[in-house]
Amino acid sequence: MADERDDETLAEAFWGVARQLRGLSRRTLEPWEVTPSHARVLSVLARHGVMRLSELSEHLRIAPRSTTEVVDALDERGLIERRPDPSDRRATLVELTDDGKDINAAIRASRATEADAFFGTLSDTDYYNLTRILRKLRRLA
Amino acid sequence: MADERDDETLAEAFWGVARQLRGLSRRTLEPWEVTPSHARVLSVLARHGVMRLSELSEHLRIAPRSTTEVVDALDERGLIERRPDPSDRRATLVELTDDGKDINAAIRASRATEADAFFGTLSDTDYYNLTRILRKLRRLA
DNA sequence: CCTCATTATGAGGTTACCTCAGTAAATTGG
DNA sequence: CCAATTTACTGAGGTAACCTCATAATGAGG
Repeated sequence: MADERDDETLAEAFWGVARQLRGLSRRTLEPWEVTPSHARVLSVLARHGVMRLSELSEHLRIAPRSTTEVVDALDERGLIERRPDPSDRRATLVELTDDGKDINAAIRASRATEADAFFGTLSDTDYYNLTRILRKLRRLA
Repeated sequence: MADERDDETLAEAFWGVARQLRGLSRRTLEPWEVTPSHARVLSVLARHGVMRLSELSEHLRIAPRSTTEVVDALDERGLIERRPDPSDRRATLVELTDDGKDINAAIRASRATEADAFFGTLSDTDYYNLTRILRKLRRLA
């Protein structure tokens, strides 16, 4: 059962947690056959409503080309719909379908449970501090 | 500059930091043309010395087949060497070459700077707490 | 010695990104 | 008002870092 907990650096601990979280997330999403990145798109659209593909890229902080890809997948599954932006014929608007909304809601509920199960092992203080510290790190990119 | 800092969940903040850290790490490793996972192998081998491929898998917490792959790459680049385990002809021992050791040392030094630049923006207290909390999360898998 | 477990690897797949090039449409500047 | 530039998306092709399943060689236990 060899591992390197003891002389593990902060970065390594971080990646260890990332790995666990990734596995957990995939298992949670399994019933809906939705990948984490797909779920993320649904969630952004549910929160912010219809938007352009480029705008979605910014929210997701990924390259526009990569957004095209995930939107393709969700389109095929009927969870979102593309329609032309009437104010700019180059642009495409992306919108949740009713199915997309339903699945997002179901995932959202299940996610809360997942997060509780994982981060909920922390004390309130730790939970609060972790959130605060991570946000600080994000801001000081 | 749209983003979702405000209503971001803990998990989302975590992934945001993960993304930043990944980019940073890649840039840091660029001069040596080594990927993060390759660097990880070098570091494990430097710390624990020669070991079997299967043992290396356990350290890395990845499937044996995936270890074969990364060991292949490092072998091609002459940073590690495979040799038969004299005590078990099924097994292969993996060992750092001198080049591997040198590169690992250089990366190690540069990494310290990288980590400082990123996590060093935190106060000592935050740094300590983040480490502690992440380790706790890892333990309570 | 015969069966079962283990070691590494071939074959093939997935997720989640990326860049670069191209097309169509909008905007700007002369 | 037309040419040049910029912007919005997408096709083509690539990468890292994993995965599973099947298989050959070897080792270990009854």
